[in-house]
Amino acid sequence: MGESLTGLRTGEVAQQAGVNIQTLRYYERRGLLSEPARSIGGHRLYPPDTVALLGVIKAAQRLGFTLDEVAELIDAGRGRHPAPDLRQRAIDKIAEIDAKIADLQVIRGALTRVVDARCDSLTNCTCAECPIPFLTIAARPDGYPPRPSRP
Amino acid sequence: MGESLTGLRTGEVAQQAGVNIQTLRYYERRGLLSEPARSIGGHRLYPPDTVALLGVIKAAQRLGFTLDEVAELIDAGRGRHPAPDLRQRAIDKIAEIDAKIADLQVIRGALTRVVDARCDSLTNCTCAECPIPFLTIAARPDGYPPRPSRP
DNA sequence: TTGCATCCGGTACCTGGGTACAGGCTTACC
DNA sequence: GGTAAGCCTGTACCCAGGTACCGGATGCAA
Repeated sequence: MGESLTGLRTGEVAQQAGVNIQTLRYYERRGLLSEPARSIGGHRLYPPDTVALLGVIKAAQRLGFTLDEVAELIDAGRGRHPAPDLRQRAIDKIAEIDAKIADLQVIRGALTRVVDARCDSLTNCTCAECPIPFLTIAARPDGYPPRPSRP
Repeated sequence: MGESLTGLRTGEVAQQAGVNIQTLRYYERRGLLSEPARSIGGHRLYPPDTVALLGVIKAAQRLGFTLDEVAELIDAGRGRHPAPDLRQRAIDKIAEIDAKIADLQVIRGALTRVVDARCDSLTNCTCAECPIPFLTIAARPDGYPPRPSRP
């Protein structure tokens, strides 16, 4: 066992990054991983930092970015400049990320209120209609308004 | 054109929330929307805050939560207590959200460095190998290490 | 009461992101 | 040099999250 001096093989990369071997080839097709060197016999030989890159990809995915967006993020992060509007792309991404953070913080706030506020004992909560508004807006406990008077 | 006094119809809700009508029925099957009242003839009549709820669902999805997780979040946010471990669930979700926020901030930092630091003019960047590490870790500009000396 | 826009349930299909074979070649080790 | 483990390409399949279409029933206004 050992990383050959000329690069890691698919199995090694996959195992170290915790992904399926097929996924490596899939990412290659999608352009997320650039085509690695090959051995004489045609086996892929990956540069060692591929493992870290896969970690980045997986993290970004968990945050709701699509694979295409992840590819963009990586390009941007590299400082490569295939297109001159890349800087603008990065700026846009930052705005997008800020919006995500803000949304997450709202959700966080709502959950925090649920956890440690009003209902001191959830299992024995007496407030039949906890007035917690889920996300500043939305979702009155019973959904339905005070009953319209008209047939 | 008017919202009937007894509730919004599928078309109205879908249009106001910017989702497909089929999606409403899909969410109902998935348990994200509770079954609405019906007209005599069987047409759905939604409570008006359904539109806001859909906004919440879509926002949470953009943040990388699955529909099942969104359903959980909504239950938690309502302060309902179908299961006594709901409080714990909410606590777990908060931790999860904190992790997401942290990840987003790392990515944000990397992008910020790209945008306003070293390469003052991206279109004319002279640093052939911008040493920007994409995410603290990962993705050296060229992927490959300094060339191993051994064949 | 007729006409047209909507809505109904049911089923089939689509996209994104993978995963799983099948059949054959390479590598590594004895 | 034999052989098992590992890798190759290609194709087929899977799941989540929707969308589209069908034939038929409803709603509502003129």
